[in-house]
Amino acid sequence: MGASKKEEFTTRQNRLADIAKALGHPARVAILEFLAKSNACFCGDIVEELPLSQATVSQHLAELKRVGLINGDIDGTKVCYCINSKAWNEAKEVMSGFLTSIEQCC
Amino acid sequence: MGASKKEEFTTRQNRLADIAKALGHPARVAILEFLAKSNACFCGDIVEELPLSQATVSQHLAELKRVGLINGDIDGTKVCYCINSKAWNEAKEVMSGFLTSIEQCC
DNA sequence: CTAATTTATCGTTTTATTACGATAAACAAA
DNA sequence: TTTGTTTATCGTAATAAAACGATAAATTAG
Repeated sequence: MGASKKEEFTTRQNRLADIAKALGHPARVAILEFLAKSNACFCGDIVEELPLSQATVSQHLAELKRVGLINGDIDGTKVCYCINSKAWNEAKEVMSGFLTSIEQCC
Repeated sequence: MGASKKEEFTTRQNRLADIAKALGHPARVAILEFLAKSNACFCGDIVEELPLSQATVSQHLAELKRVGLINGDIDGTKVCYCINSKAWNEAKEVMSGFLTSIEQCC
């Protein structure tokens, strides 16, 4: 792949792309929707809900956490996941700012 | 990778993820912003604008075209790209619908 | 203390993405 | 017709992503 050229773009463009990338898999979309519906829930509940193995779900959760969109609070052996409202609001702003900035056409 | 499990999710979840994936690279964000600023422009103009090779830019344009977000009209040897307003409006709806549907938290 | 539960991580495989030089295809210009 | 311009595609290499079984780590229950 040659080196990644991400440094060549603005911080905002990279942040937007990073958020979008995190939303770029149906499993992660489903996880976020499930969390929103449940308000908060244990990792195991998500694993039950999705047609994917525990390891794979854990991987998707890690990706959402990496971008900051969710929190995981340890509670005994379990981990309770929920949406990070602060980050989610930021994502909403960045995303809808971008979406509405693109207008007009030929 | 084992087989992709995308069929296990809803059409809407897949469409949303597909759009997000297309926005998931800063070069493609930059392309869309440049197209919006320019209204429409030739492939060569985009290549000049971005810090990437002609081949790579062409590949990114193909990805945006695949999702339907842009059109490419052939004009002699050149190709004039512009945002597909219809698809963009759909993307806006799908995205902001999703963004606002995720609320509340712990 | 031991056993069970829950989740993350490791190791691995398959597939996709990103990047680019080289080349082909299509057209314009000379 | 030949030459130059423009863009897509091919070939290829490096990296990342997706998926899962197996295992480790942490904690709770017995």
